[in-house]
Amino acid sequence: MKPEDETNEVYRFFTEVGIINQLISTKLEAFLPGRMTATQFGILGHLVRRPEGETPLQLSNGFQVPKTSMTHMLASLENHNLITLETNPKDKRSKIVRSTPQGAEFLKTCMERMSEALAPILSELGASPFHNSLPNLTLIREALDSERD
Amino acid sequence: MKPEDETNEVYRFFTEVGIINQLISTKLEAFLPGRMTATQFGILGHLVRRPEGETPLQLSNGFQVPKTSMTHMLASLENHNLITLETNPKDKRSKIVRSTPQGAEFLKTCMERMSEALAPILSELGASPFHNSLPNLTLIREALDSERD
DNA sequence: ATTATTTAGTTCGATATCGTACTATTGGAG
DNA sequence: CTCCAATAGTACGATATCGAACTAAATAAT
Repeated sequence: MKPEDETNEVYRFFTEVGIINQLISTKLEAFLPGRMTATQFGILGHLVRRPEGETPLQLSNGFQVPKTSMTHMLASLENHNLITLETNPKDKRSKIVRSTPQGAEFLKTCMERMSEALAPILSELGASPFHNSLPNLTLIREALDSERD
Repeated sequence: MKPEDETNEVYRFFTEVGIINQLISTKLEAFLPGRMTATQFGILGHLVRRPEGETPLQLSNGFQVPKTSMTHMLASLENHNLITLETNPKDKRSKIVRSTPQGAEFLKTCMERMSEALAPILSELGASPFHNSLPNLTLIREALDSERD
């Protein structure tokens, strides 16, 4: 394949990723209360799967959002009683973020609704487009991730 | 595969898509002037490939952003002289958005810089992860797209 | 031990996003 | 033709995002 065709495919790849992200975020955010964001929901899911908690900085690295945005998102999640913020005993500059039981409950409910909403698509396409592309996506995500210094 | 594993894979698929989108948007936005957004850049690319122009509503459907956000983005692109907005002769409620020569030039420059920035990744991974996942992504995007009424 | 540097998180200000309500125009029903 | 419902885009207000500058704590250098 010619190099410019490759570039073109890479471009189209990122375009599709962008639109899928947009579509799925919009769909998800329709279920979420107030102006809670898909990213905020992602953070909650991340925390529920990690009972030991994480620091805000780890989260902002993992989700690739600026620290300052993370502060805002965490404050919002805390207001909804979905997470707690404690000062980190090992480093008093830092904090530990954990999900609350309400957070886990809330996540579960939303995921169930989301599954229902996605059921028609899953039954139309089957699992294979997701299953087959996932390893490639992971590969690309890891490469992009390790690129940034 | 068990149904809950499938659901899990779908969830991970969307998570990866979200993070890749975040990573690539951040990378791109570093090249863009001021607070110009990856979406705005995507709109410009869309218009450059369509010299006949599109209406704001077509654009807001295509990119799945609210009309009101589109108004704002187009105003911003127009301020940078990258697009023009004319009233649609066939419907005076409506408008036609077109890219300007500067818009096309600007797009080209940014794409070139972006290609350079992505070159290390492309040479590390090769084209195949992009090439192989693209048809699946397109399939999923089309399904999600036709889902919404 | 004292000072300098680095690091975690926040505050603040500028801009972006988007829901609600609005205006102008169109197209159809009577 | 007149009226009414539907449609394209915008104004406005509330909230989200994020860069720059800041504070406090930890770590390194002397």
